[in-house]
Amino acid sequence: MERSIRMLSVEKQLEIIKRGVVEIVPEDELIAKLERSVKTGEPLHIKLGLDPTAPDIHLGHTVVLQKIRQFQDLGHRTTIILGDFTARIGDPTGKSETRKQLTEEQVMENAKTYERQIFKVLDPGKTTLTFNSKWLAPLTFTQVIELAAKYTVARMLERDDFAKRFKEGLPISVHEFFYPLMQGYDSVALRADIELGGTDQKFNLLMGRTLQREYGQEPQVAIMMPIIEGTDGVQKMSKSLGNYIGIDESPGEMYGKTMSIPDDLMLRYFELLTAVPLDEIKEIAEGLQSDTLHPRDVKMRLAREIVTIYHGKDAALQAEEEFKRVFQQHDLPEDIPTFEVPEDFWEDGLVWLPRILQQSGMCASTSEARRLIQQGAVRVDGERVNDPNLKIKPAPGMVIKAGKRKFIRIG
RNA sequence: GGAGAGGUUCCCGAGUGGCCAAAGGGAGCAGACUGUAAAUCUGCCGGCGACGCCUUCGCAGGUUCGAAUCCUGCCCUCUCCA
Repeated sequence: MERSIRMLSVEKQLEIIKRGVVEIVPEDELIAKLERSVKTGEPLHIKLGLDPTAPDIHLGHTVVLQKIRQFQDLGHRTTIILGDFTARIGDPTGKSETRKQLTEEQVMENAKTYERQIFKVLDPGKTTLTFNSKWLAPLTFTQVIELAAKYTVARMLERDDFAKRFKEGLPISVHEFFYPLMQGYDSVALRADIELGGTDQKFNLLMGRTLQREYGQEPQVAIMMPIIEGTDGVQKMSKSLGNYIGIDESPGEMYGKTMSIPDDLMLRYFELLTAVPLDEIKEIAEGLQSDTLHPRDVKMRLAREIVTIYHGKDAALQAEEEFKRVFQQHDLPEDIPTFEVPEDFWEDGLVWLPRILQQSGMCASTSEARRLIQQGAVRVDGERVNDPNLKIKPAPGMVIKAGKRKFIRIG
């Protein structure tokens, strides 16, 4: 994927655009827009809205970011909207706790983090970053009413999660109706040609079309990307579910977490999270099918590809070596954090082992430490221990292992 | 404003006076096995120097030998009516 290939043919563009996509609404309008763009040399305007409440981007977000990147590489205009206005009001997610409102400072702070992170995927030179408070904040109450009048409650309740919550008797706050309206209005303000989002954004993306029409504009095309499953392979990748791979994580973490996904998920990850060409992915699929490729090796390749995107090839290879050393050969990792045993832990020249496990951060509590010991998960200098009351004499250099991947060295 | 229903441990969700630190599932963790931090099987899954003690079932009180379970008030959510 080379940058700025000036306007490929409509067919070629479509082929790239459609990779991994779940739905394009409507596809013929997309083709029409592309045709016009090729003819006039005028790039299309692609919009993506991001919520700056959670400043940690994970691979789930990158599905859509990679798609934006592809549009950039195709020579189109892209605008990332940070929904600061939305964030400042506080987005209720259906749960009882209303999400805390962010101050302007926090939003700016998050925005900076965001910027740094999204440019690991996007081309900074081709990305316009903007805040939606720019046009939402100045709206008068009258204008807001006018906006609200363009949509009905019945249609609002068509939205999946609203419908579901309404049916199940879960709370829906009135202002939640404004989120789709605000997001839709963003498209109006930007005169977007295309808006990208996850399938969960369908309603909001379509709202953009409706509102643009209402405001006399040509409606945008909605392109929906799948919501990718997290490392557990079942639920969507999300920070709160703890099944995510963050793009700021260390190469080792990224590699390991990738290795922990269920085998069934590998091909999906290849398609949505890497730039490995589709026909190559197809070959991999066939290799797996016919048992000519080992699933483990395929997954290692996947992990390598993913780490490479965010940390570079060298780091990826290094992470792989480390992984082999620790999990295949059961050797000690390269870097083991050291832990200084504080003075007051010592009693008659000995230290209670659970205390060390807990204080070094390997376990959250001594209760947990005891459990691990009882389950045979703790080793001191390679020797398994199983007495939760064990006292040891920690000598500098001694290595304590708890579970598969937690190590400390006594300093 | 009126009438009902409901708020349980990370999540979902049982439990309606002692047998409840609280069923079951999910997530998580660990062990075995292995092909990897896959899959599968098994165990663990509030805290505490711990066969006992302490804290937890929306919040605050009360009844009781004893409450997540009963009563009172409050907060929050939902449904129907207005």
